[in-house]
Amino acid sequence: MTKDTQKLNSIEKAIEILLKFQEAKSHWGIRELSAELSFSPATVQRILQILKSYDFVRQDPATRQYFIGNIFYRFLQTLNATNSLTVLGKNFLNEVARQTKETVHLNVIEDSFRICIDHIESPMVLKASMPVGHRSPLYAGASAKCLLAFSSQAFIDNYLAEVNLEQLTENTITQPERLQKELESIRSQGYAISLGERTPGLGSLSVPVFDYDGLIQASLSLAVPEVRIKQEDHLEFCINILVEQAGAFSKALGFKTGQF
Amino acid sequence: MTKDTQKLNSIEKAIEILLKFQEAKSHWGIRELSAELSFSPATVQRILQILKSYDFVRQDPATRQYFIGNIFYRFLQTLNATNSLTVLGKNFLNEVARQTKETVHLNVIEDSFRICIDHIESPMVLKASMPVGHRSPLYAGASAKCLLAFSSQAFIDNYLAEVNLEQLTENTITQPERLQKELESIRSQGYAISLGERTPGLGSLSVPVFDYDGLIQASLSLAVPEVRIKQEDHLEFCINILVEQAGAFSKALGFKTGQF
DNA sequence: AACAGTGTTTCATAATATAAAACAGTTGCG
DNA sequence: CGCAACTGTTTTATATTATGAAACACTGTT
Repeated sequence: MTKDTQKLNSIEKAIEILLKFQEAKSHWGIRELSAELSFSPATVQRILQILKSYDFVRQDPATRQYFIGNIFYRFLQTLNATNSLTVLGKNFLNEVARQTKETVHLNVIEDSFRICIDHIESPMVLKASMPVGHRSPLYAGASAKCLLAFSSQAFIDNYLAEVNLEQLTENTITQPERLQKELESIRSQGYAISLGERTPGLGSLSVPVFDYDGLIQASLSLAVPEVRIKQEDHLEFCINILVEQAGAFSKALGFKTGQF
Repeated sequence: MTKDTQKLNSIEKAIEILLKFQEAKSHWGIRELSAELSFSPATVQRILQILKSYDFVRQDPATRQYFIGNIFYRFLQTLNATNSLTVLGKNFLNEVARQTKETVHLNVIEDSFRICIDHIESPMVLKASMPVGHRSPLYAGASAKCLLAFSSQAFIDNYLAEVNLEQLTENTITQPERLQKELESIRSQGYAISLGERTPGLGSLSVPVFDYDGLIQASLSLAVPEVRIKQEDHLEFCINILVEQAGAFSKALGFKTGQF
């Protein structure tokens, strides 16, 4: 989101400040934020004091710098209980986990990124990890490409026009034309596969979940270590289970088979 | 937190509104919130529009009611990467998980509740679940009691004076005197145990993690199904590993053994 | 000691948030 | 159908509140 320039009301300023506390830069001083956002130091100071009093941010007593507060953990419980995708999806994730023994995860688009909203980690010793909240761009990895592939053409075109296809690994797709073809191929076969597009050695399978309107709501995915995704029979087995459970999930959301 | 009465600035009002979207009541209308918080409908309306534009809340197109937005998933990634407890703790959680094969979790106090900030689920078929963000009162369950037991006496007294010890299950401790004795016992033996104090059939073991000041920062815990926690040798084995890893964790935070 | 950084506080002024009321839809009921 | 009682939303004049510049207090460094 991140709105442009000046002329924000105080709530928007508070939100813009909160959004600055990202993984890339987790600790901020007041004058630093002031310069970054073009708010006066007094304003930044006042807003941070308010946010601090609610534990949205905390302050390091030694450096006096601010960082994100623990209150956000609390909203997670609300999300898990409220979000119909995580509530309904629980059974399907469990079923995929039970049958495949791989790390299962459920993803949605949030602010032009794929974000993991639920997961069950593999019981195996060699496993891929995918914590809730994990974010990645929409062009790299099966779960991300799957979400993008089944979005509206307008969304895809807009995304491709704005995004910079950064080379994250040697397998990342960096040419828009190749990505377009890949998306077409995902749509025609009904699922997405990737190997090391974002993280070397990490394979991924993903199938879309649709709602009653036929709109993509999530992608149901497996994160599989390279050695196991290269086993043809295991791969096929996993895809079948994913397709089956994602289909049942879509049905539970009111999607009618053959709706298109 | 939840500040009293009127005379809040607009940012505080926005936060108070956000905090109303809890598990217990996840969907709110404008006049409903207006009545609940004594803000005028126009104010609630304006604030919700701002929050909506940043995806802090969403609006159901059919009912027009508001519910929590997906942006909070995004802050989780920041927390995981920023919070020194989750970053440092990863290794110790892994080690406990590897050795015990039970569900491991890390907890802190947030707003007078125990909240789970990291977890690794058991690879076993019969297992206890403990998702990140899971909240419980400080008087029920080993992880919660452990956090309370090693807090300052002032905090404990204040907590016991304010809290209502609700009977969550038939095993919940509901008498303040019994809870005080239980806390003493936890302090003297160095770990906490519970069985079905919050959820029937769910057992729990927990050991405190201290920082360089000797203050409790977290509790490292196992969630174990009743049938396995009743096995004496398994119980003892689990406690030993927890004590060992929580000790190493404390040391990593600068705690000196025998600091008290 | 002087300097160059912090975070923080003060205060008059200007901008913004506010509540009441009106508006615009929806639902339920006789 | 039509009234009533709900919704969420918009308007507007007024008063509260947020604002930036400057000063302050404190740090560590040169």
